[in-house]
Amino acid sequence: MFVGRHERQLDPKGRVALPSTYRPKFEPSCFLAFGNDGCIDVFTRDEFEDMANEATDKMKRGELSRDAWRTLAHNTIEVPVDAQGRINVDRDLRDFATLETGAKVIVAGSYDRVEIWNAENYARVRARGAAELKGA
Amino acid sequence: MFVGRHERQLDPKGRVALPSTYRPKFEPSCFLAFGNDGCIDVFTRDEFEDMANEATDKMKRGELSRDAWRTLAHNTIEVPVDAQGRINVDRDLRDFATLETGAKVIVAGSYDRVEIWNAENYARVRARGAAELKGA
DNA sequence: TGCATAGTGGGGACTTGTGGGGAGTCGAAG
DNA sequence: CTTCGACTCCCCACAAGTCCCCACTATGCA
Repeated sequence: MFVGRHERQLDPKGRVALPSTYRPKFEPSCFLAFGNDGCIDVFTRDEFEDMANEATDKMKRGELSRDAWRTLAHNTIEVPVDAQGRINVDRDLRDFATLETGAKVIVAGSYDRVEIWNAENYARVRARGAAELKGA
Repeated sequence: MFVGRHERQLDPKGRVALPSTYRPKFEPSCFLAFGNDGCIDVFTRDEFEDMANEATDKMKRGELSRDAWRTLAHNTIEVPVDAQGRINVDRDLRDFATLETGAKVIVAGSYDRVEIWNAENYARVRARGAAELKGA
């Protein structure tokens, strides 16, 4: 279970350091995917395999098209965690989430996954979430 | 488990470089077959043997005709992976997937197999898949 | 104050993707 | 049976990019 919000730098080479508390669950490698609302999702191998099996079952039952089933896999990449606990964020994913090398990013735990956000986009999302919780 | 999408060139001699992360599973040789929706499927030896055994069982139980069972084997070829991690795509397979030598192709991981696509066809498949996933 | 851990920054060797040369192989034509 | 040509396969070459590793700093903890 992942919780918490962490501010990080996307270094000149496009790497982000995972918060040390999350690392043990991701080593030796994790799965990066196009997430919801313009963030990048980071999954553990186990989590991703569960999702993959579920998707395959749905596809076989005809509840999911082959195209969608494929796209799910194709939008995901497996990346190794380096000795310093960093992962490399691919150019495609950086473009998707509008992350610039050298810029501030937010790494946050959302229960079953970790999300990586562009800091400005995150601020908006956070403000909306906070407003809704306050009103409730 | 294969995931990710990679852009590649089909070189003048009809070869494609497998993404380096996939290579270890395919060496020293892999199985190419006519895939779904106009792509070429690439299987590891193990995966293909599982499929073959399953097909044979179905045939023996009468759930699959001998013709279909045969065709599965006849539409598949075993090709070696060269020292640079490339495989040769046969003329028949190129025609099936409308791949031209020198053109851009997409090599993508779909869980148990790797798919090779003509770039234009792939763009359509991807768009449909993305639309479906977004709507869900 | 000393030590361990966390986050950040690069240097440089190595890998990766691509192109092409040339020997070997096969089939068809002479 | 020989010759020719097309094609295949194995090897070498090379530039761009990756990633492994070392180093430095800040922060917390005993």
